[in-house]
Amino acid sequence: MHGWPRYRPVRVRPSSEGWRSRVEPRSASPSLRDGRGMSEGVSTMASPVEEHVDLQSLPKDERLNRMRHSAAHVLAEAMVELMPEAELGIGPPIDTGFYYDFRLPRPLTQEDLGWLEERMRRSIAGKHPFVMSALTKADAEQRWAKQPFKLDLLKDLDEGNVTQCTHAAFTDLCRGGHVNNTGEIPAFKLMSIAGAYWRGSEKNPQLQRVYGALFETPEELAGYEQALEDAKRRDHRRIGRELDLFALYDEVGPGHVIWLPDGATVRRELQRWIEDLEVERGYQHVITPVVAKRELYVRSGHWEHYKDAMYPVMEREGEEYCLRPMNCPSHIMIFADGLHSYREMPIRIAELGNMHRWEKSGQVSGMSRVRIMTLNDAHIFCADIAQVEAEVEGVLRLMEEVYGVLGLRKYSYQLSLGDPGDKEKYVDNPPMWEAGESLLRRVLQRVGLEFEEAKGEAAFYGPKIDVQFETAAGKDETLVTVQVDFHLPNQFQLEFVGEDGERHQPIIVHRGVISTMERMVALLIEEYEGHFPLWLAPAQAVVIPIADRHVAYANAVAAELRAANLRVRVDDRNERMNGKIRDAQLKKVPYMLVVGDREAEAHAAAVRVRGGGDLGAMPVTDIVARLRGERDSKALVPGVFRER
RNA sequence: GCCCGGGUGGCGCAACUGGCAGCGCAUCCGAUUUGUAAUCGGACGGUUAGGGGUUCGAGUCCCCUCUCGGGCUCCA
Repeated sequence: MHGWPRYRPVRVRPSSEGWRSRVEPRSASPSLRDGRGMSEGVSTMASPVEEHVDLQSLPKDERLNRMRHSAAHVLAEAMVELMPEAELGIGPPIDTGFYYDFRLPRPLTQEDLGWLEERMRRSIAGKHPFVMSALTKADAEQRWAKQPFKLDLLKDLDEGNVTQCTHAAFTDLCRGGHVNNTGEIPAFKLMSIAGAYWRGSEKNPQLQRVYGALFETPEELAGYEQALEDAKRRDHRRIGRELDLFALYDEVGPGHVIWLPDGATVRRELQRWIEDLEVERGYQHVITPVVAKRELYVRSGHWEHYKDAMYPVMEREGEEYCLRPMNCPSHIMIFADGLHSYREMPIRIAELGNMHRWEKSGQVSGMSRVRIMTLNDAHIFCADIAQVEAEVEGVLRLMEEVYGVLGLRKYSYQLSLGDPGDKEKYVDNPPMWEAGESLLRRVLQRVGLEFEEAKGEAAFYGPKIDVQFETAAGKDETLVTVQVDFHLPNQFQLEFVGEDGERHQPIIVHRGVISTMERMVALLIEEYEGHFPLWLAPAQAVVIPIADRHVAYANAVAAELRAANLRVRVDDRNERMNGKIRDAQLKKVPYMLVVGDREAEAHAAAVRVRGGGDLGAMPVTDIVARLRGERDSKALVPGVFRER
């Protein structure tokens, strides 16, 4: 275990709501990150520090962190009893509880978890005080001689800054931040076992991580477990199957999404909409091939920086071809073909095309992480920095409009910066990075968007603005990015003729708005829990004839709606009306139009809104008007039409 | 890619220590003709992910592969 890279703290973004499993960011709270410990009674060499703490006077965050961190110690205490050979990693609080990493002689089982939890409860019942003490680095090294991970942590600690924490018979190298005694550890539950690399690097050994949930009251803990259940209900993989939106087949391959008719309808509506918005804003849509010569990607730099994430090269007749992982090079070819004047700029080239990326097997998931995806992409060729700023601003405003219409709530902006120290990952050109980064920061501020900055998260060729969102499961994913690119224009020696008659190099803005169709639809499924607003709903209404003799009239009603381009189905199965309503509800169809003798007589239908609510009989022409209004305004809530 | 846990009709699940692969829903057929969340009856449907091994006998035990899930890592 030599040559471990420096530990890089897990990057954290404040979560809008909900829970996420992550290391707590607050530096005010003592994290275990560089303290830790072991299990052999209190050292006589150590001198006590830290006094009694009044938990109730602390802010809730701080209080919880102490409880969670303390629970992690108790977990380690139990583990050392279960397996004395256990090597201890770290055990920090996270915002749903805590975890502790161990290297163990055998894999943990579910039964172990039960045993550990019982053992923890016994320790808690014992009300053992947590006692902090200081010791010298030399003493610590001696004491943790058999704990390689503790020694590794110790390397980063300065003399005079080494402390440990003891409760009962257990001692852990630790920076501090505990409750007074184990009795102050409230409601908790051991949740799961996972693998985790030491210090978060896959070059290091992999440890076994035990996750625990911990809240101040049993009610809050139960609430958390309930929220996990609810999240499962909203999972796009589940709803996608239930509503026949998309499918994934082993035979077709992981991450290769099959869009079923109803999912394809949602996608088509989104696609038409975004393309129209782009056309209104001066984008020109193109169509370029999904395969290009390898040489093209060598020149763009993708081959060097990205080939591991590309499908294997195809070779025929001595030529090498690649499935494109992105389409910037193709769009650049379009720009490079012919000489452009500054008068034409900016030139906005857009495409909804398939990209192919060899995502590693362990990270393909549903429709949100796939290998073949349709990207809402565009490249804006700008003449100068002022133009770049204006274009980035335009993109941000378009995003705000689009996400507003879709009703997205859990998204946030992030300014992703490069890392001058990392020459492998990033193109080496400090002034270029500096220019791009300050520009993006400026525009974000001007548009008035809140954002976070994240070092080391940029694209290989430049800084970017990422739009992050939170999945139902509470995980963070990137929706789209906006990038300022000085690199590719240089690689391809792009130029245009300026006002001065001289040749100049353009700057490219890469941008997405709707993300990939796969990821966006996955997000929308979860956001709406499958209840798409009318304009996106695969079936916008179901006509339900009460008895066989009403089927003809039901078809007539449906035809009237279809004449207004509404998507209508007629449920003419030999079922009872109640059964048909139930099925329509389960399929989350926005409107149910029940027709029987009375309605046929009055050229009407009894309207039922998805989710319950019988609106009574309405004339068919009124129904058509209502649904059109709701569709055309892209209303998020039935009957509440949005001003456009 | 790595760690752990799974894979049984279309979907959701069952089958004690190895001993005849079952149930619900869906589908299909028939009966019923219905007023706001499940009408009744019947039938069809599985080489237990794939391959190999142990055994008189494998859904069950062992090995390999594929694949899914939870994490970790990665993510233009």
